[in-house]
Amino acid sequence: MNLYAHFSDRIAAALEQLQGEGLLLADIDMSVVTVEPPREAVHGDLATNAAMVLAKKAGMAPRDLAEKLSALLANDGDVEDVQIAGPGFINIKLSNDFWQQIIKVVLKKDGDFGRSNIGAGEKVNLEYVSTNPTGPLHIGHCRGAVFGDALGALLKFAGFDVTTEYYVNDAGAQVDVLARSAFLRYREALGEDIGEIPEGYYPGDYLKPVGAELAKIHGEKLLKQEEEEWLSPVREFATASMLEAIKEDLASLDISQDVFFSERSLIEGESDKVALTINELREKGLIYEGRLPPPKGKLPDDWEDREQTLFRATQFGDDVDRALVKSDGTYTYFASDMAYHDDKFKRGFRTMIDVWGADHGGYVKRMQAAVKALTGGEGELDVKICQLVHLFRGGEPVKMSKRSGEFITLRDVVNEVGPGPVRFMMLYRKNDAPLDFDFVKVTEKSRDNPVFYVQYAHARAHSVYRNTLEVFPDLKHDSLDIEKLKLSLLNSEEELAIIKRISQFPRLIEAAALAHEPHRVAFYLYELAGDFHSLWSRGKELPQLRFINSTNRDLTEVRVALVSATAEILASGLRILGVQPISEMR
RNA sequence: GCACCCGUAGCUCAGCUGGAUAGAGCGCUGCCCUCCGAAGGCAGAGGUCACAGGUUCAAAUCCUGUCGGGUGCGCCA
Repeated sequence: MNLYAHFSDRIAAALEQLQGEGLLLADIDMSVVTVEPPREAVHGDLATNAAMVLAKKAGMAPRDLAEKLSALLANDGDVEDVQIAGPGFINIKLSNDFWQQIIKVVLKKDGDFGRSNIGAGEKVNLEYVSTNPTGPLHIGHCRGAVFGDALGALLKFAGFDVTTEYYVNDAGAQVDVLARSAFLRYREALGEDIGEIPEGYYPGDYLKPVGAELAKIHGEKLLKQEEEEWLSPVREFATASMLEAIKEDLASLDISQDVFFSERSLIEGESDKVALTINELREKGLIYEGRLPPPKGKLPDDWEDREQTLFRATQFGDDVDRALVKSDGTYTYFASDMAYHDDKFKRGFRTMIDVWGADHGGYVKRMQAAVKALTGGEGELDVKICQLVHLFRGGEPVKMSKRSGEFITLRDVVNEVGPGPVRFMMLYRKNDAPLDFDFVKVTEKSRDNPVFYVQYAHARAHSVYRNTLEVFPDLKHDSLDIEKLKLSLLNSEEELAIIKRISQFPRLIEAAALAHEPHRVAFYLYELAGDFHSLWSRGKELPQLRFINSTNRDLTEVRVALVSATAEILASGLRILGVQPISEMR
């Protein structure tokens, strides 16, 4: 539990006491009461709006209620001072002793400080990447991959039971195109001059090894076959190869997902799950045969006004009803996706999160409508849209040409700057805002580069450990006698400031997890690193603030404890982001 | 045309789901090392939170409208 929730309980208890004394007439609605750190430190450590939001129902003036409440809160042993301010804020200042004890808590938790059970073991399905298995991942996919992975780690840290998942789109026309493209490369591998790759085929060189493998396996056998004969085995081989390559790409960023769910498996198993899903909806009266108005914007060449099988998406907030069956009798992508989400729900996931690229924004409403319809409102789908990544090199935009198949791959980026900087930078922005990624900047050693700045703080902490051993050879940061620390020695303004920042970590984790916003962790780490660098530099000006004091072992010990607590939070946060903390700058 | 997202300092962006005097980095101004804690730190200037209404004790945050930018619109995936 975070300390704000903790004090919220104490305030509730105080309110009940007032109620018992007949001072409060109305029911106490704690849901509107907030307990937060005030924006201005001069206002104290905690602020609550309790008096303001409850005064009206209690038939009292906010400040009068605040008087009563603050008198009770002042009795709390951890509270040093209570002030009433403005329209009725109650500002609480906690004792130094309370803050100092936090260090003990952090060290005892041994890396688990901030771990929460706010998720209460709730099952969450988190789907991300899910790109067509038709080629290597490029930089755009990278963001969604990192985002999804970090969100998963964050949710786990907050006590959710997370299953991460990749939906493999191995059933549409695009995998037939892949198969034909691979077949070209197969002919090439057998010595044929295939010339330019024609329009409508995937041109990338990455299919050459696939063609070579096919040649090795099949020899010239496939050349004699008709397409309908070779298409299926080639498709299967090519998609499997691509999926393996994608998994390797993800592994280079230390990402591995729990489940790879094949779209084809929905219709190829012993039962047609898409048909079952459609039937279910039909029984609920949500399917009908009808016509749709032509799409706005530019009209497709092959637009045809025909009667088709439609889902009543408009009943669930979508703009138009959605088609489920194509004119050739096969299912639309949406129909399969409905069956897939239906399957997720039936596997016990009430909370589902999908991470999509910016180009799928228009798909959100219909999928949410589908989930509402399929689950009778019990399932909830949150869709996180990751906006575009703009690549720069030293401030100059990096040009990409999709037509030639020469795009910047995820691998290119990871190989150049390393997985840590890629991951951190992909998370150092809200998911729904576009992001600039500069190859030069992310490897720069300056405060302007948050990855470096946070890593440097962590490395500096380890540098303190090393230097401590030179003065006190047996003073090890990881084997401190926690109970015997003289914590009251941590009484400078700077030291207390960093302890207060550390104590915010649990609340931050909970808020970030509930909002599905891992970027908050990255920003927090940057701030904590700033506090630490600042404290470090104070030791330069004021030698009495240095971490290591060769004539005072107790003081050194307790400061090493503070450094250690800070480093643990930094490491903990970095691990959630999937960035390996480093203990030495090279 | 419609939907979704966005609009906060010169630039790039946070802003803890409605709280108090709106923050950070870069850039700008001034300061702190001159082997061992500067890959850094301190201070300052810089804002009608796009605009107009509304809800509220309280709005950058919620609602409506307008303007501007991005993304998308299909029986594609």
